[in-house]
Amino acid sequence: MTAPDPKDFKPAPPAPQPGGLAARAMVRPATPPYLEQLNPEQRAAVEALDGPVLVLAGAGTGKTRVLTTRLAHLLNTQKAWPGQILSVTFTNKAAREMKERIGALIGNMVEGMTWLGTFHSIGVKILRRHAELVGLRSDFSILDTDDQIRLLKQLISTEGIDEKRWPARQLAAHIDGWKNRGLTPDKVSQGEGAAYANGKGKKLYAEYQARMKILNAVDFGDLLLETLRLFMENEDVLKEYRIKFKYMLVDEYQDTNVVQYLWLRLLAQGTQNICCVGDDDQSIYGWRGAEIDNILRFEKDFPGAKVIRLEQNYRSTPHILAAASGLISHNEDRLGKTLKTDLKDGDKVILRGHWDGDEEARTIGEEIEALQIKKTNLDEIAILVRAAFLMRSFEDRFITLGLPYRVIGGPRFYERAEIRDAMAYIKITQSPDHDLAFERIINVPKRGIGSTSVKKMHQFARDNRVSLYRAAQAMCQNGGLTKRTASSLAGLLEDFARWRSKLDTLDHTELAEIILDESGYTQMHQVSKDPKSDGRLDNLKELIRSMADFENMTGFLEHVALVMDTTSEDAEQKVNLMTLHAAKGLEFDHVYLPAWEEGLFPHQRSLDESGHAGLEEERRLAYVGITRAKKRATISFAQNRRVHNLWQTSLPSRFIDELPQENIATDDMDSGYGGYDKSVFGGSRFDDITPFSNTYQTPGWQRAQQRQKSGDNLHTAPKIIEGQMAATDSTPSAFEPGTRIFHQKFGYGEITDISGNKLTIEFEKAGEKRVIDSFVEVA
DNA sequence: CTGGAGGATCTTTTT
DNA sequence: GATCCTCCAG
Repeated sequence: MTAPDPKDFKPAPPAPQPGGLAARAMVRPATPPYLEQLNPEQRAAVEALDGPVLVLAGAGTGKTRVLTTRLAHLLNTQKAWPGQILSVTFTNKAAREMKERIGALIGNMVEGMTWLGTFHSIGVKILRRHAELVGLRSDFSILDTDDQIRLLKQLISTEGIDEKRWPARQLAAHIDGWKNRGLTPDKVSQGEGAAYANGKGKKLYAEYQARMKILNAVDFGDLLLETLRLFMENEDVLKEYRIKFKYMLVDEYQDTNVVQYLWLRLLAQGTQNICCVGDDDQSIYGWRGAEIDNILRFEKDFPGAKVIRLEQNYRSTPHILAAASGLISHNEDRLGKTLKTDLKDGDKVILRGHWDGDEEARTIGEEIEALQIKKTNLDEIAILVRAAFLMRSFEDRFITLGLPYRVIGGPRFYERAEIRDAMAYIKITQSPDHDLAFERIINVPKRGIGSTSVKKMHQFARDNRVSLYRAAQAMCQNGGLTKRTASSLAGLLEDFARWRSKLDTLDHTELAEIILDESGYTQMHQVSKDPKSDGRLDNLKELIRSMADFENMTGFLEHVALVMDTTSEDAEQKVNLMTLHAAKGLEFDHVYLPAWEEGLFPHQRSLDESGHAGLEEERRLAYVGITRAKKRATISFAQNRRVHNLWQTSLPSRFIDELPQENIATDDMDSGYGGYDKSVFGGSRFDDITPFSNTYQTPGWQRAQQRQKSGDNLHTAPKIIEGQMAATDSTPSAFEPGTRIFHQKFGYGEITDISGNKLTIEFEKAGEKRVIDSFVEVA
């Protein structure tokens, strides 16, 4: 998939009124060159400018190209100005990419496309303009997940609820779910409100919203929900935006949730010029409220909608495509598409079983090294995992091998503790009433202001209906704190006042440096013996550096709140490591898909929480994974894997069974493509086990299947079952300390400690390990 | 009251 | 392996 050549596009002549007489009279070439490069379906999707259009774009069918060309076409035919087109994407990455590619087509006219962005960033923009209509001030702050949890924890403990029993995260998840479905507290049904803490959920939600209004803050969900409320309650505002957005373009429509859907529908009822692009087979955000239904019922929502299917795949070889198609055909809820490719045969999808996760990482590492020697571009190699923790074994391996790699969407820069601390200092300097930020750093570095003092301040703040900062000020002067605490606190408040006075005069990066320096925060890390401190100091420097890209502090804070990732452009070739979710929309020559094991993939949690729908979503995730590959896909699984420092035995994923056999090569020596050499790297006991035969005869697998049949798997996994069942089981372990045992991975050993079903065993060869009791037998 | 040390419990995916 | 939480000493 390549971007259309910029020189094929002739910029539109300057500017008669769109749709005006002059525009209509203008002579244009019959077929603009950029259209000729498209296939008939793509072209139809680009040219159907007016009225509702749904483009069902299968993986690798040139979706982004259609989107960008369509935008260019809209501008070129002068149907609209850049500022009259609303184009929403799902991620910042997608928004950035689209902007770049449109820029390549239309040049700096792209700067006029002010309404291109994620739902959230567009929501903020609209909300800031009309903040007072939803009870906010226009300088409201945006809370991230961490702030959200802290705030909820406070509310929960005030309510006298045991946070142990009812975790704040759970409440946050409920609230998020409600917001995703467009439910304000008053609209949450009693039954649902009861889902948390015996019926207190609804009340807490209302309290949370009220508290946010006092703090002049919103969370991610509000950015959508409050914008929707704004439109629904203010007809004139809605009308304004209906007129403003002459054309609407929605990317990844299958990932929209109910609020986003309502929001779009409300706006689209004006001109009806809405074009949604998506692929029902790639809907992987159901857990975040995405309604695959939105795309499935588009034609009902917009009567007379044109539906265009893009089925010509330009990315993958036939075997890869067939394997992916075969897998996804096991899903029931789909619109159905048949992807075709003109590419030549290529390799079959390779399937490999491993003895354990380490061997899997080793094998993949060796193979990538072999590719590297053959001068393969490392940027074209990716390892896609189901869960982030699976990346670690690959990182370890790559570090040992000296293989350069990058983690995409890994631990986010702005989520690191030191960055959040620094940001908190900056936020307080700018808006003193930001209670959550204040609380975060009030005792970092240590100032002798402990939790008891903070509690007192909270009490005072609540009683007098002021912010924590004001409460602190008052209590410093009027007493209520110990002398020591009060003087320390007074010092801090003075610092803040001083920094604040410089806010307008001093350059924001300079001020940030002064704040970090004078607060003692930098010093705290300099003095620390923690080996990670150096890295933290580097991160702080990087923070200051990235601030320089922004005009002022306000602009920077907005960026941080919405665009959590940093775009570090590195020229060096590196292997890509990421989760399957992060991989959507990307493509690579070589794709590795490790850890296809029951319980992990499909993930047990997904099955427990969403049942059949969850399984289908997991399958779509697998489909997304395979379809990222252009030339070669390698799927693997391991029989043993360490999770939370415990060894677990796993079964191959059911998805492996669903792959069409004729497109799969189970013998890695057959591939003739740098397969690893057993004689060199040491074969494993698993090498001769093909996943289609005796693996499924293992006792564990049969047990798992029996449990599934008896419906006993609601809360336990076939895989993790062994641990979880035993953990909840009150029957004591059959083992005793001192017992000599045998374990199939580690050999003989002696039990030194027992905690529930977890055994600590001193192995003769492998040293001390913790394992689950069901994996060992008395020797 | 504060701060350090040691312990339990997790990790699916993200704006 | 990391973070959060609890407990205990000063």
